Amino acid sequence: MLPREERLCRRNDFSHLQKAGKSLRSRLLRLIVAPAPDERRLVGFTVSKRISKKATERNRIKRRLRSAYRVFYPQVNRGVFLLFVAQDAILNASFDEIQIQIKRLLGEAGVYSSKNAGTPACASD
RNA sequence: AAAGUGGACUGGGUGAUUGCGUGCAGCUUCGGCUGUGCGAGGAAAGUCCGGGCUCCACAGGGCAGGACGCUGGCUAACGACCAGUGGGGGGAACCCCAGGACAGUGCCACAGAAAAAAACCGCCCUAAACGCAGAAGACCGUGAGCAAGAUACGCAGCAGAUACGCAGCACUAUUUGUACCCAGGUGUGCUUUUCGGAGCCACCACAUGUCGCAAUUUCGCUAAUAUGCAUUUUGACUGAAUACAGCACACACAGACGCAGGGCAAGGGUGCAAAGGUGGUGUAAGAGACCACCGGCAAUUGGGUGACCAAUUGGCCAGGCAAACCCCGUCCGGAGCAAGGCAAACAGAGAUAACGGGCUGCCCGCCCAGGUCUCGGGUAUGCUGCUAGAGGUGGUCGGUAACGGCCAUCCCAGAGGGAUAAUCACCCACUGCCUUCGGGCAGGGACAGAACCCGGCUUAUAGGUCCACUUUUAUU
RNA sequence: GGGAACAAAGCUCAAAGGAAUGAGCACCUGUGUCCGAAACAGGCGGUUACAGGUUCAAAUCCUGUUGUUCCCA
Repeated sequence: MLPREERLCRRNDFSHLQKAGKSLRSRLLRLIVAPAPDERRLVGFTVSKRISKKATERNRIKRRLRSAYRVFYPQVNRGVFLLFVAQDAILNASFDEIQIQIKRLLGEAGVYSSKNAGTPACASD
């Protein structure tokens, strides 16, 4: 889990991102990026009811997404809002796949730089 | 051991690394940091009932509306639960159902004469019209016989055509075609449950029948034995009704039969359902008209807090549906933690004038002067409510039980885009394959995620554990 | 969090408890045409969302599930 100051909290922030953000797609995820007005670096995760009817499964996906993002976030640039939106295929994806996709999307968005910090705290094999 | 019935419990474990929310304590540069405790469920779900709590008149009256419905308990309350009563299902353990259809209205398709005071076929002619018609023996008179046939006749069947001034109708007439024409009865029997139909099986019953390397006694025939004949029992097989044209007989002017008028509701057929059932007596024919038993109803007596049960007596009793409207009894004011409270922010302009708004669908009643509408602007912010409770666990007492009293002990989630996790290793349970029966390899972890809190109900749920009981089989 | 409505042929909808139910469009076949459209004639297509109950009988009445849509804030 991430500390609270790294998370998107307001409903307004979500709707603002969906309107003004830049969208990138992969098989499992969609990443929406927008520049932040200050030095904050916030992230949010959306899993709609379309993915699964069961609340248990949606919660599980969100937890895995957060856990996967946690590995990379120290290396993400400051001053951006990020929103990850789950796609249908994520239901059966493995944790490794999710990690790779997140890393790729962050690179594509140009907000990821490996020199920001040392190695991630837990860059598992 | 197998099959089953009812109930209770459990809902993967251990460790490592990296993380999250929150209570408390300490430190702090007031941003946080450190330590320590806690961190999803039996259904947290559906929101189907019932409460607490909050606000609205501390909650009012009436109507409307809704829910419940055998009896007695239990409870804060309930549609939950416990104990009982009656009915139904099951071989049993056990399970399911539950006010009122003589307060009223309505419905019961098709079929059927009739779906609630019925009469189509049928049975009858006692009484009442001393009815009509009726001698060419009758448009098929009635009865018991004979006997060939296989539709000529009959017919409570079905379908069609034609006809009565015209049009329409038909429990009309005439005519044509066609199907069928049965020796049965009984059964907690079988064919998956119910109803109906059909078939099968078993048993019983019928006959001037037929057959037999079958048995047998009395009598008779034969010289005698066997055989045969006859008789009896038994077995096997076979057959089948009624009506009708035809023939003959009897009855019928002391009035048959028919029409009309009446009596009856036994039988037939229709249907989910047909006016208490079965058997007798009785009668012109019949009928609870009368009798016995059974079912139902009413009264009396006795038992039970009561639903109800038992006994006796009486008269002889007219369907179903209220998850149709309804009647009776009991209960229900409305809205909901996004309730509500405190703080912050916004509180500009115009119009309207007691019309209005608030506690509801309506009426009353009560309350409100920061009333309502339009345009424009702002907000969806922070804190609180927020978790110690009809609480859990253990003991004891009362009670058949649900449940209640008392004592001891424990503190057990509190988020707000919403924490309770991610990855890995080993073990455990399960599934599949291989196996040298030691094991190996692969898959892979039921349903499901708190949002103010409780009591129930309902629905989802892999696997596992335990208790009580029923039936069958085996052993002692 | 609270409240309400709906579900029937491929689609849009009828059907007062009484033949297991229709209509329009679509689809298929035929007629017709050089070919197609229109027209005409005929046909196919339904577990009335699912499960249980009440009733002689349920698309309809009652209860519970599932799905969809809408409303309040």
